[in-house]
Amino acid sequence: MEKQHYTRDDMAGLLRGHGINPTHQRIEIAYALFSRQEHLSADQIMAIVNDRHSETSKATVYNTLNLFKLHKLVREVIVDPSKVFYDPNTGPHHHFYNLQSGELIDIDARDVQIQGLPALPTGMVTEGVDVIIRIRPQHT
Amino acid sequence: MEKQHYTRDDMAGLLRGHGINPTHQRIEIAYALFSRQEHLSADQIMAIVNDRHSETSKATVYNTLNLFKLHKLVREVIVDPSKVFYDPNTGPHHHFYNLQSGELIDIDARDVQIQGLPALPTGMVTEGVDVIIRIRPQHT
DNA sequence: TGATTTGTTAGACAAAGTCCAAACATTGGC
DNA sequence: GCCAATGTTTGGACTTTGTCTAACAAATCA
Repeated sequence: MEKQHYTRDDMAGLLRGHGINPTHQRIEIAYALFSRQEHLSADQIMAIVNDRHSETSKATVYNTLNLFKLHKLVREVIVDPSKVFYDPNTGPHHHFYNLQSGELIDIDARDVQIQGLPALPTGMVTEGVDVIIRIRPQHT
Repeated sequence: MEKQHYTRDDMAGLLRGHGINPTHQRIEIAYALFSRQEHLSADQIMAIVNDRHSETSKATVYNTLNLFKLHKLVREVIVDPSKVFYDPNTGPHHHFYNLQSGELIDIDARDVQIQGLPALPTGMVTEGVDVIIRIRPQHT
């Protein structure tokens, strides 16, 4: 487990460490993700950030998440055709995806080996490997 | 490799074999997928089916693909947040996903072993395992 | 035949995400 | 302090994927 209690100041440092200018909105969005360590959709992030008084526009939420993605601060998780999840865990890991509840559970990739994969097409390079195990309650 | 040259009559039989009433539209949609053995989006399927004279509505394309999915005649492949691909190969397999071209390449799952996965959460059952290897041309 | 079920359709609708020009900081130079 | 330059945010229009609905058509069956 990593550090558990992040402050907004930690976020500013984190952003700077990734070459991102830490504005108020960016700090709030980062804080939403990192303080919960959960997989959130853009929608959910917007709801969290604008909980009390509306502060941050839709455009900024999307801009910021794309910026974070570009700087490898968060990762996109694509498991549901209807929405993308953003994952503050950028270490190598895979996912259980609970089809009933929509919940995502991390699987540390260091424990997992995948064998017997064919060679990559020539001239190609691996950008990332996603393993998604879709699960559901027994006896549905 | 499987049988290569499907006819529309083959499609009617295939549909019946899966408990689906083979209507004209359903046969055309199945034929689009199975005769090419490619991963197609709903959009692409609609374009193929309506190539000459418009025959099939958007609603029918989506209805039909969902019906096929329900009867395990095709499989959804979720790799791109912007669209779902439909895959006529329902055998166990994984995918290379070319991030640059959007192309999907099948990987036979019989050759692949995955080790070191943690136990499923209690009361849960595996519905499917997707491995997606995102690739791109070297030296971009 | 009429009644019921099954399929198809156009078009309205919804939701996720992008785009853009205008407005708004924030910074550094003077 | 003022000014420009740069970077950021914003609302709203827009696009795209997909769903829904109500009407219509075709087949089934009694």
